[in-house]
Amino acid sequence: MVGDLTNGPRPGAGFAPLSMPELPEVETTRRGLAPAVVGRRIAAVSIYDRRLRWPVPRALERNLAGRAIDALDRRSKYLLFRLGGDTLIVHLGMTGSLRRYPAAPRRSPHDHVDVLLDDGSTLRYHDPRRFGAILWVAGDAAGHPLLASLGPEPFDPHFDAESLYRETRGRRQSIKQALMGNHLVVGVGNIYASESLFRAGIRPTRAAGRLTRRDAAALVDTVRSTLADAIARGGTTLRDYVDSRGEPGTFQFDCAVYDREGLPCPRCATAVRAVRQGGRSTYFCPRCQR
DNA sequence: CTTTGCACCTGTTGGC
DNA sequence: TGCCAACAGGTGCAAA
Repeated sequence: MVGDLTNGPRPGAGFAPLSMPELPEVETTRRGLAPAVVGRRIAAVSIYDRRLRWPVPRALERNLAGRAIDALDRRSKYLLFRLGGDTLIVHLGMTGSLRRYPAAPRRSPHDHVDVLLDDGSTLRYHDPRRFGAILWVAGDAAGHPLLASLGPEPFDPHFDAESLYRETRGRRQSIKQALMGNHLVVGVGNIYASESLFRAGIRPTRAAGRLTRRDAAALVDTVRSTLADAIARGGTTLRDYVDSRGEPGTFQFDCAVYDREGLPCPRCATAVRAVRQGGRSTYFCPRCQR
């Protein structure tokens, strides 16, 4: 906070829109954008920086100009803009944001792409770490390599206790890493993996194959309830996440264990512990989670 | 096949 | 105050 007065970004520019999205943040962005963009036509595209996980396609402007946006869908953490039968895929990576402005705002560092719509509004893609992606797919993107091998959506009936139990048999990988693998279920990133496992009373380090049927059933429920609660709160803002209007989420205030090492478990008051799994921080209550 | 670790990047933070 | 290592919400990919 104090730092804002000394080395904060240019005064007046205020907040630099960064974001690090798990599914709730992507869904919040989708819900914020959809009413304003669906039915609109793309008037122009400006590309300022093609460097993302993969280079922004050279043909993007030619592909998009004049096209109408028929729908804005989400698959896992990918946003899917439907244009006729074709698809624009947008992934926000760790620090990407997609914001809508009524009129084109001033450029700032790390702005990559502007999409000008026929009502004069601008969609701006901004991504400092450049882990995100913007891809063009001729046709429905369901068969695209990035989407083809994804597991079920968390709210899809196909994600259920029986299949989770079956899919984890024989797996030695920790349940936390398995949950984040986008194969058992999609959209559960580092924050919500810890939170879902806390709610289910399962220790993150337990081998996935050691889940009982009861555990699997509990985990399906808590993955859903955790994600639903986070969506209802507009996502989690730990540092900089903002939605399509620049508003932060508030789920961080509901986190039971994430980023709370040493603080009391909200259920039993035992100190929350932190460990590292696959290079990522994991948080859990050593008493409530076995 | 499963699992692990690295790689891609910039920006912020905390410890010395 | 300054410097530097560690870390940050994702995930594709090579290698074991």
